[in-house]
Amino acid sequence: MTEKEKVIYRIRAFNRFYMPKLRLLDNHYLDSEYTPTEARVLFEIYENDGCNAAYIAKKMNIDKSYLSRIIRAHETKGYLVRNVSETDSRAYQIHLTEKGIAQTKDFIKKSNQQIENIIKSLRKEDYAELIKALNTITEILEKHD
Amino acid sequence: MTEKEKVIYRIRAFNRFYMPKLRLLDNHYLDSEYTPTEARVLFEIYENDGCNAAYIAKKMNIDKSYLSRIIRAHETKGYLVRNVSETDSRAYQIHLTEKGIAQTKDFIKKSNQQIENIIKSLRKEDYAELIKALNTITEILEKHD
DNA sequence: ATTTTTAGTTGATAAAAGCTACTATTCACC
DNA sequence: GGTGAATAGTAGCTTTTATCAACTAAAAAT
Repeated sequence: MTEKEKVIYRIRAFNRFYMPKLRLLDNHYLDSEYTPTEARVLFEIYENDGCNAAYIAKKMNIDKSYLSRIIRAHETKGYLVRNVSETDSRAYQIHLTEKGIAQTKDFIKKSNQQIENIIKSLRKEDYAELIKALNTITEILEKHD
Repeated sequence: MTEKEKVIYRIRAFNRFYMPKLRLLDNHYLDSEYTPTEARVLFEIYENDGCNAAYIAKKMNIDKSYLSRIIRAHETKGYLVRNVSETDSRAYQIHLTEKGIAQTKDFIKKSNQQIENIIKSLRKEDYAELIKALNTITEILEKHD
């Protein structure tokens, strides 16, 4: 095994361990009534207030008609509003409502709690080491783009 | 922000970066004709020759009827065979065929290539650091169970 | 011996995702 | 400035994925 092969092997082993551990494979986001896709749509708008559907579809790599339905469902639920863009009358600027923001924050809270449950028994030193390791991986992999 | 909150925040930030980077969010495993679920079923049998459906359903946390259909589809495709267990005549021991093994190995190869594409431009030092960081995270998170 | 649990299947259905075609703009560019 | 190509979004339809409830047969529990 070359060095490179070792890295690849370790990354795959890491994924097999990490994803189920963090429950990143479930079909329902944090046991909520929402799919990961629906939840991610809210997150995208939360982090990108005023974006349009095309932006989300491209970023999430999902079908635009499917996304159109998800957005409408969120709108019906009162999670978001859409205003025709002033610069492009085909597009809508999407904004979360108070209710949508509250829902998204609730997702974040539940996600935090779930992670806390995993790390709560760790010692202080582990915290620091963990952060360092996460940052290391991010920094190294960011070099590729 | 307490130390613990910082860790939680960093883990979530890491997930947002890492999952799309490694394309762990797609509905098709590595652009194949198989869903991640179908692929994982093959992997489970590959790594656990002779296991039964109940084992897989429990490990993957999926509905047993759904799994039953997936297994039958894999069987129809010639990827696996089932023998009635000698110790429990309700259960089947599942084995991959040569074809199933070849398919699984092809998944592994494609996954390796995809990861290689991400890390190929890195330097030797990065490799070592990456492996160390992956191991650190695994070791620390393994403490919880 | 009887009840309860477990392994797996089937049928029906719901939910998620995708494809094609369409309207209405906007953009490119001659 | 007019024409064709590209883009934003929606609608209809279909396929795929996932779930639920009911069932058989065998094993385990009491």
